[in-house]
Parts: sequence; structure tokens; C-alpha cells
Amino acid sequence: MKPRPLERRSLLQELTLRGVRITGQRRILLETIQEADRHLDAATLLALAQKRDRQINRATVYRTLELLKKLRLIDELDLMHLNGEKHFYEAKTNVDHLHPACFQCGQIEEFTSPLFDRLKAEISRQKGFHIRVVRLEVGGRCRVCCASASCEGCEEEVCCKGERPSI
Amino acid sequence: MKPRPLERRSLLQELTLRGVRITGQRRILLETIQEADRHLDAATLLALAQKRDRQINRATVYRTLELLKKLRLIDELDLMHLNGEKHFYEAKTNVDHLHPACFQCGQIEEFTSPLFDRLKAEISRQKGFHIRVVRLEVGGRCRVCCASASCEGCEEEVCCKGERPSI
DNA sequence: ATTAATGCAAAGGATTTGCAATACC
DNA sequence: GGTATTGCAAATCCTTTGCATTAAT
Repeated sequence: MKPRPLERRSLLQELTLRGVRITGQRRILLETIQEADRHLDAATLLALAQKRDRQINRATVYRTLELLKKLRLIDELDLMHLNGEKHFYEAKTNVDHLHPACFQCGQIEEFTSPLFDRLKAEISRQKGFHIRVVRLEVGGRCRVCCASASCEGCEEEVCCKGERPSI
Repeated sequence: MKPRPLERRSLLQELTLRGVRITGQRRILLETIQEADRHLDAATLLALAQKRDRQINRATVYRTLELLKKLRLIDELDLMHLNGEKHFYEAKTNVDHLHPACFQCGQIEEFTSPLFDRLKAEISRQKGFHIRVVRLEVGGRCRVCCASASCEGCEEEVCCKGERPSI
């Protein structure tokens, strides 16, 4: 569903490198995250991990995610709260990317751009701000849904046809 | 605490214009949002509104926020989940802006940049995506906290001193 | 052997919902 | 008067926590 090619070392390697204790549960959770073909929320991660070890507990999932977040090995996404308030996770990649989420069909895309890095640099420079995490969420209608629904009445803020001002 | 000068018509006007029924509760909530000097979460909005009308109910607050979101009159922010999972709200302004949130002192800043609009236009063009909402969250350390804590050991991803690569 | 991680079950916080009562237009 | 909105209280969803048990180094 989604290629995730940009990882550096495996999560397991990263944890080992930092002297974090590797438990059976963690091993499974790390692999599950890394092998996932989409963004996982905690409940899904739990379900997938339990296929390998029925014993794995919800609390462990949350604690592991917390650990990985603190070590900055995963990113947390909201994906525009398309489906409730849960969070989604993905192993950090070398290049920051953002996630256009389609309100109509629920599709999540990925997007990278040098502009993103330039924007980050600008914030940092102008505000004297040291950026640890950036999360750019984009909601609207994807290409397919725009094509199917007639775009005559398109009310999105920024339309790909450039017909609308970005106000 | 935070100037909010960029609104167009008042929220009340906008709702009236769209033929939405104006109730006493809504009137108070709209005013409260608009007069706020900071980003409000639902609980704070409720508390402030109850100062004017003790009767106002939590459910009404959530329903009104939902309404305003749907009509795209307010923006919803997570502010990096600095304080739990609640959401924050602000009346939409003419110019999109983002909110660097300091993990150390909790300070929320504001930032606008033409790059932000260019990035949005690029996403829209390249992905054929029609953008309805954009939410750019930035977490790290603010200028003041960077100055007080020695920045020798700065581990933020993008440092304002430009000492670190943006990886 | 020591210390950190786990499982369990219960608590917590934020938000949503069904339904009868109320208030707007 | 008809219909949308409200208040209330319970429910739901997601996440966190305390503590006794278990497992990693």
C-alpha cells in the first residue's frame, strides 16, 4: 500500500545501539512497525503483534510507542483525525514528508518537497526556535475523488486546478 | 498574550450570513472565541462561556465547535499535544500560520511565511489534491529556553544556529 | 542479582450520543 | 408551529497508571 524505503538502521539496531533492553515483546513490536505497509494506530499494532505473540498487552504497545517517540525513532501522526482521535505511527525516514488525507475516501498519500525543509529552516532562523518535531497534516480531496465528484462546486481552499485563490 | 488581528467578518456575521440559527449559547461561545487572547481548548471555552451564562453545557460547546469547523470558520490545533490530547481552536485568519510549541516552557508562538503557501500550492499541483485544511505543528525549544539551557548539547533536529543538518 | 519491562485491571481525560425539553425563526 | 438546538447523563474511545510478577543483562 505504501513503500517505506527511507529507513536507516532498523529500529532494533537503534535500540540496541542505545543500550535499551530488548524484550521479546519489543522485538515483535519493532518488526511489526517496520514491516507495516501503512501507518499503524496503537490498536492495529496490538492486533498485528498479537498474531505473533498472543500474550502481548495493550499497555506494552503504548509504552513501546512512547519509548520510540522519545528516542525519535518514530513519528506520530494524526492524519487529520479522519477516523477518531487515535494516533498513527511510522518509523522515521531520512526525509520529512507530509500526508495529504482525503476526507472523502480516506486515502493517505505521501509528499516530500525541498520547500518543506526550507520552511523549517526559516522558522528556526527567524524565531530562534530549535525544531525537534514537525507534523504537517493536510486534509482535502484527492485527485480521484476530485475527478469523480464534479469539481464545479469545489470548495477546497487550494484547488489543484489553480482556479481558486489560496485564501 | 497574542494578537489576533486578521479576522474578516465576525463569526456571528458569518453564521447569520449562512442562515444558521443563532441561539443565546452560540452567541456567547462565538464572542468568547473571538475575544480570547490565546488558543482555547473546549474545557477552557466552556469555563469562560459559563462566566457569562452559567447554563451553558459542555455538549453545546463541542457541538458548536463542530459546527464552526465544518463551516471552516475556526481552525483546530493540537499544539504538539503539549498538555494532553485536547484540541485548541482559533478563529480562522486571512493568512495561514503555524505554531511553534516549546517543549520546555510551553510557550506557543506564531509564524507566517510565503513559503507555507508555496508548499501548499506545490502539494496541490503535484498530487492533484484539493486542500481544505492544513495543520502544521512544530515542536522544539524556543529562543529563550535555548539561551538559558546551554545549546552545546542541543539535540534538536534543526538548530537556529545552523550547526546541525536538517536530518 | 539487579533492575527494567510486562500484564492486568482499573482509572483517566476528552469527546460524543440519545432523548426529552426548550427556544429560535 | 415546526424544527433545530439544548441540557443532561451515560457512554465511548483512546490512552495511562499502580502494582505485583516476570524476564533481560
